[in-house]
Amino acid sequence: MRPFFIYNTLSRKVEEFIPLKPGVVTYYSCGPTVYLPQHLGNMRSYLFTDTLKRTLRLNGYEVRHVMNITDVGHMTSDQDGGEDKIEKTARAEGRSPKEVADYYTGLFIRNIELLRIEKPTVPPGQFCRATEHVPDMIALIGRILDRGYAYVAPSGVYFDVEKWRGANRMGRLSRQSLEEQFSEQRLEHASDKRSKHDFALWVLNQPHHLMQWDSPWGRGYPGWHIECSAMSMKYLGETLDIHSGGLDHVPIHHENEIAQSESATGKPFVRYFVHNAFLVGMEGVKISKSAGRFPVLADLAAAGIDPMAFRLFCFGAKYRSELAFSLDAVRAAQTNLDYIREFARGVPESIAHSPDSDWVESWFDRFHEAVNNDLNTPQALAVVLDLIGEAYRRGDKRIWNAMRRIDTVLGLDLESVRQQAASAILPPEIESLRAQRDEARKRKDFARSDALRSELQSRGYEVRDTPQGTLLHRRG
RNA sequence: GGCGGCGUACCCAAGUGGCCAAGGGAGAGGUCUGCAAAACCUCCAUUCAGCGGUUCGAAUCCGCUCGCCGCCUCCA
Repeated sequence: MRPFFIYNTLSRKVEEFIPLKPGVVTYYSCGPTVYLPQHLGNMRSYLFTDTLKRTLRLNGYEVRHVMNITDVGHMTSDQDGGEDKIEKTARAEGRSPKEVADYYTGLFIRNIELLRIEKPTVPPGQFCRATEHVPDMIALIGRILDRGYAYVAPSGVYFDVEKWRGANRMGRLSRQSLEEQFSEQRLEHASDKRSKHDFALWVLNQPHHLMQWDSPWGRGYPGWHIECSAMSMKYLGETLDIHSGGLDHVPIHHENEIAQSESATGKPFVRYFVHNAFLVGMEGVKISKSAGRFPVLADLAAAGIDPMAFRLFCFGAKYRSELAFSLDAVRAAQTNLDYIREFARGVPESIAHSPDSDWVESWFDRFHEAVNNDLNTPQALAVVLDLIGEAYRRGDKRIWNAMRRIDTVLGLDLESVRQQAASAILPPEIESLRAQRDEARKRKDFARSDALRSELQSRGYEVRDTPQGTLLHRRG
């Protein structure tokens, strides 16, 4: 078995990955808050999650993966004040919070499907909605209170950061002390918290908030961080193998998750924390929600770019590096996609189902090694393109078994592309034009054959002359 | 103010102490072709922001300078 290496934010090192339980990986990844469309930067993050899952599976692991959908708004500020983001959108759009959440959840899932990002496996094919796990959150808050790491104040139930810091290691993920984190002290809310560092587990006495639940401490709603702890531990156990999210989650969200979870269970919460870097815009500016306008998948479609091209585009950089977004860069990926698909279309049924040539195995090994090296997808992609080039050079397309295995990681659905080309039945009138063109070419009536080519192209077909006659591919 | 990251050819981007600095896109030339298309071949950074230093040897380690960015408030 080939070792799999991954960068662990906890140690700041690339480590060999070894799961707690042989053969099974428990994995929780942070999902979206559904109050705005998910932009391409978000999609890069979920694509990273998907690649990690697929690579683990390539290595023989069963991946138990949970992903949340935050459909109860937390505050626009992590502190006491601010407005609930979902409710803000709801008011602006004149809809209920549930309508807002449902709408953007649907949009999110459609984008996930377009990018062929696999859905969570626990529960099978389901995302965990925060609103459906409020009792689990309440139970977890109860455990934290029982162990003395939280207290009830009039405005809410708060996590006692000072006490936890005394007992443990707050800041071990971000490597920042609380003083460093809050050095500017911009957060000077007059509140009933014992310390300004304390964060809400449950919010009380916010009568204007639209979404409220009963709890042992009164009517209210959960704090931002608690859902991830509650849902991950409910489905995956109290110690997770892997937890991932965007780099921005390191200092606050994940730090607080660790504190909540470990104070409740007394066990390590996560063994490998993995964080992905951002997609940045043309000026090196983060494509963030607060920046206003940001590209979404539909913008790419409008530019004639396939969602699978965006997949390839993201493979072009390591997940831990910022990736500079531009339409030109994505178009380059589209060209690569066309190249790979073109090869797939040329692999006949007989070859696809017979063993690979001997020389192919070492290429697959190189791919596997690249991807196992902290998901070095740029290198892996280079191997794939080189493998296809080698197949052309040798005139030997017996590489399809390896390509199928490679595609379990790439997720481009190449086998379908191949099969569709192999079984393509042309409409009768198109077939007739094709036959006429072959006839014209035999007679060397090139004026006629060129006219027929234009005709076919205008009907959306790529026209290519081969020794076997005119070959047609539907574009797009 | 505190913490952290980045700067590799026209563009995207691997490589983090040692064969010639991956790969792709764009560009140039060529093979093939009736012409195309597809594919293949060749060319395309003596150089890794700049300046010093460590070393037998550095894009890779250290220092300084310049430039860019993220986090510290919700954010993938």
